[in-house]
Amino acid sequence: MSKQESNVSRVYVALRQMAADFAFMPDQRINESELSKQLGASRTPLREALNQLVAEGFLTFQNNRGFFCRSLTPKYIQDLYEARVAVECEALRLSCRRAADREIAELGAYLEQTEAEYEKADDPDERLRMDETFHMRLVRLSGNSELERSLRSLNDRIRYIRLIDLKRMHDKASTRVPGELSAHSRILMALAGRDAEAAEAAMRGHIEKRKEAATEAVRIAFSQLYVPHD
Amino acid sequence: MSKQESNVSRVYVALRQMAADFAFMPDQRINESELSKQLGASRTPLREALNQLVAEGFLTFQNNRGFFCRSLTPKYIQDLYEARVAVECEALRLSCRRAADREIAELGAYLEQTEAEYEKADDPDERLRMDETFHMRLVRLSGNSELERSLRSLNDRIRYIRLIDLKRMHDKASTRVPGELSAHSRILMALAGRDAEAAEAAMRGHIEKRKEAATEAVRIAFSQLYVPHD
DNA sequence: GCATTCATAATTGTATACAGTTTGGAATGC
DNA sequence: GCATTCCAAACTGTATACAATTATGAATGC
Repeated sequence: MSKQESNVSRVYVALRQMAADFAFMPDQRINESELSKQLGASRTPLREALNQLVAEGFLTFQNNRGFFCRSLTPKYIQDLYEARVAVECEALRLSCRRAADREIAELGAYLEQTEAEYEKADDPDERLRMDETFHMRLVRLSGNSELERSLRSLNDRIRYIRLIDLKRMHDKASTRVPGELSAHSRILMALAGRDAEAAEAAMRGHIEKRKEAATEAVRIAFSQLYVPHD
Repeated sequence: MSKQESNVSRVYVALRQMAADFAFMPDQRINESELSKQLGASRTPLREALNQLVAEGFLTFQNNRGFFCRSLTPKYIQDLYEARVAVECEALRLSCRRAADREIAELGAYLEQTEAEYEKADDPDERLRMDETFHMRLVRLSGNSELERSLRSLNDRIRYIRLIDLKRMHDKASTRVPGELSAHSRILMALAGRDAEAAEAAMRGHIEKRKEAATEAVRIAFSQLYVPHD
């Protein structure tokens, strides 16, 4: 019987979660000895995992000074959202050509199911999970692994900000007028009709709207970030 | 006086080059001890560098079996080219809104200068370097670091294939008719005219044309790849 | 008070040792 | 011949030690 999971992958998953949640504050230096004790592994596997996160853009590294949390600026958030537009719009174009009707119908069923839950769910985490799942599944319909890999990385780095954005939306309590189509529905309908132009336009509008809101939200986020986590 | 460069970064650069050039053959298992001797470093910094390359998609990793070169399939090449379309088209759209006239003019000057050299240059490596530089500079005009990062990674993973593609083009000796605008010129002119639609269309056509050629080339590449490097 | 110097502590960088796992092939049975 | 078992060699996974570098803070001079 072999050990299924190595320390490196276990530590990697934990660190990625921590980095996504800004358990390390922006620009904070990371103490390897302390962190390795905290995670129950020696510095060797810890550093291997940290190096992966540097390559993915979650952390930065300075010679002889070690690892740091990525910084968080409005410019950075904007860049991530714009990259999402690039990835998701192109994926959508490809999906219009490639996705099977059955696959589109399945995603439609998922959407219908979650939209009912969505209105009820008070938990922003739960809402975000549903939103991310929809977008990931949509990109997967393109059949392109690189686009899928990109979106996963972008989503993880942007999640914390989206969560803040969602919380603000929730507070504003601007629930959709019943009967009005959600942005997701509009995108999916255009896809079902194989209308790449319409689908891309809907997607672009959807993400850019959220970008504006999130860029605004990140200014507010700063005040939340520099308060200790509970 | 401190040592400027760590072993990790030196090894990382060397490995990335090797991986780009397929010095490791597709799916080949990487022997850490052997490689560490070859690179003059112990396994600790070697593995840190290898982990970065896994995160970037140059290598893969299997628990208790170690590191492997990424595999090379027509599907993979196609995915990379499609991701390039996503990144470069969106970057171009952004550049149409943001790039300064002066920046566009500078890139135009670079293009003019290199197009003269290009026809003379017999060396496909030299040609590829010029082509990549143009595309990287173009993306940089968007001012988006994430798109820039993505393109860099895509370029490095696709380079070997592009080289094979360029070599075939060279052999076919299909030099452009003088006076006919190069694809690059057409893209840049649309950008200068702030015509995002035209620029994107030109870029999309340009990359997709090369994708077709490269997908064809990769089939031929297999025969070259599985012959020892000289 | 403020900047500078220097010693010391803390931290990172890397080699190495060894435990755990996989691999390859010889020995065995059918 | 072919599959199976088992053992030894090779290889990976990780802790640890120590060297190299950076950070800290007290002592000093202005």
